[in-house]
Amino acid sequence: MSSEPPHLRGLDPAQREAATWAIDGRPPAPAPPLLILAGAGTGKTRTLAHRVAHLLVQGADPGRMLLLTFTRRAAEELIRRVERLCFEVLGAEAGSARESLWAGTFHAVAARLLRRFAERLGLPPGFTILDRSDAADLLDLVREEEGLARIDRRFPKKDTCLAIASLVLASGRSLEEVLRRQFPWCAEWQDELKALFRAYARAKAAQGVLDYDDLLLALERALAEPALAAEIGGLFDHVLVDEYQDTNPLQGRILARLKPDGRGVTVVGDDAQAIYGFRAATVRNILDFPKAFTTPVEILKLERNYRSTQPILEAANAVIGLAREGFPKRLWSARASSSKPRLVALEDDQAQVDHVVRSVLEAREQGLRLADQAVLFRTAHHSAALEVELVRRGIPFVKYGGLKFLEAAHVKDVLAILKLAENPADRVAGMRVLQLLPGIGPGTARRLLEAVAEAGRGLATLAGLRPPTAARLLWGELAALLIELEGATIWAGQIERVRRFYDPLLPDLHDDPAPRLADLDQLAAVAARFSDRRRFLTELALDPPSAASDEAGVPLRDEDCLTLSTIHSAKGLEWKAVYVLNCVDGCIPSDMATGMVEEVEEERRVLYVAMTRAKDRLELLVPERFYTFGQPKFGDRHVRAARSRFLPDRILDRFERVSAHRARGSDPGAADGPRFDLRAALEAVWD
DNA sequence: TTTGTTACCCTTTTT
DNA sequence: GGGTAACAAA
Repeated sequence: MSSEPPHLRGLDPAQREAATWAIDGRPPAPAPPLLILAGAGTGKTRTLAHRVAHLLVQGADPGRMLLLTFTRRAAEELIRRVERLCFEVLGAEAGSARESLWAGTFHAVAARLLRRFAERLGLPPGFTILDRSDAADLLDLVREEEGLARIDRRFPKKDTCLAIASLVLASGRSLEEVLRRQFPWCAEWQDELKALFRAYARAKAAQGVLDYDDLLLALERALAEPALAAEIGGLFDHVLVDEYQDTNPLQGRILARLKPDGRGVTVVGDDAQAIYGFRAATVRNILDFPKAFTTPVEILKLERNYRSTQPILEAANAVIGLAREGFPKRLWSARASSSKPRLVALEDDQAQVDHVVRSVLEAREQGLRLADQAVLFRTAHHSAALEVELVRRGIPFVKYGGLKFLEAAHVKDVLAILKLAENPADRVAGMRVLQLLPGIGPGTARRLLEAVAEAGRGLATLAGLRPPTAARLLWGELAALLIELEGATIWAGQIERVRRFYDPLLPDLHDDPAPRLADLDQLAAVAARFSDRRRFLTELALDPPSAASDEAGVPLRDEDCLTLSTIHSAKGLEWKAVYVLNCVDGCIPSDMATGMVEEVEEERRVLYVAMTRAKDRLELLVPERFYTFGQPKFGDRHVRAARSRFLPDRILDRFERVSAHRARGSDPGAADGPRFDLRAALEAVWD
């Protein structure tokens, strides 16, 4: 071939091999199963995008192609790239890959398939989806109804119960085994838990609701039926899965049942970046991939890193090189650089904040936009102090991970009203909505909802019910709203309609209504992007927007702003400069995850993922003292921290070591001498 | 039965 | 600091 077609231009030989392997014919027949082992920064997404584009250019039908990605965001990115590549080759006729491609997370695709086959699967087509806290609330309701609430000894909390149920389903292990291995302190409740989970499943079926696990489980069960499996699997010629190392056994089984012979299946992954074990993801899915299908599997590797400089890679390789299990890949980069990543020792966490802010601003002076920089951390609250400082200094930022905007009470209230209108049987939504009114608590709410369920006439029943006196005033209004929404066919304006009822209630429900109203504005803006209510509710449950609107205000889309992200949410992304907070034992690894060897190993990979996000500059921050809010009522609130165990002395030659102890910068002279902890003293006033 | 108060426990990562 | 559970009061 004299010249490369445009959609393959710029790929190196290994990437090109992966992008085009066994794609023959017009339209191309499904290729035998392909496993692409691709290290961090080796152009994994890019290669996948080129493979998809190549399939399309060769005439594959986009409507029969399934792309499974880890997040909605990743799906968007992939589609964007595919479209651009196709456009270069096909021009205007490239057309509408976006509309016809099946792309999204396992959960989102499962929801879509389940809706399509709902009737034949015995699911109500209008089923609503419970997000995690909805699911926990329902679990609590059920627990009370089952009489498991009043037990003399302490029963596991609802979130714990949900986590246990989830792990059992996702991992395929028995309840007994999950309890023994992960929740030994709950083992005594095994029988009660089993009863609770059964009742929970019954309740979900009765109400026409599915939680996250149900989406996967229902699809997997449907695929166990050979006729349905053939029909559903037959919808797709090509199935491509990104981040395969972070799928769980249930997801693995879905893939295997969708395409038992493996033809047309391509998966991409990196065992060194597996960081979702806590969600029952297992690298076994990658390791066992070659055995999963009836057709022999091809394995290709990508080992050349295009992202980071060689010194950054050497440091990251050193960290992952100390892992228990060997990861045979060794990344290399052609991007030489004289500067090693920096390991910065700091006095305490406040000094860390000061240092990061200063470094970010300095880097900006040198021409790095804020958008080219990111601060990464193990848990969402690690960035709290930094956020305060950024707000104070007027530095714009977006934060990914941690508390979702959807978990804010007022947002959940508005959504619950819409959910109830969509599915009057949804108890969680119903309980929430009715308790908005004064004088209605759990008891009354339940009674009213039971009356609605018994009458079987939908929400119209509400109008005839008699609420307690205190609720009388608003009752008619609420009933009218719900009845109107239940019958509404036009989506536009529904949020505004809800807000006419809800906004006036806000000041009574919360003492800080202003920022909450702003959140609702934002919710309305999101809602406007959807064509109907069902879509809106489904998508929102599966892909919650990650707004931190109560902080600095949502940055304008084009504004140059700094990224703050949990390491988990930073997966697959990259920045020119990356700062990793709290590289100390107790944070990385999290002290919640130091029990079992596998957990610690996963934490090591978390640090590896963080480090390999950096292209040009990388700083690992090691504050030596921590200011903790805390348990010991009196006594020292400063906790000493040790450098992360993943950064032992013998690999420190990979770093430039910096000691950024205060002294200079702050008032010289005042830094020495006896210390008095004014901050703790001021806080102690309220003790 | 609701609402307010207090004591106590736990504190992660996400679809 | 934040959520939850148990208890007290309206």
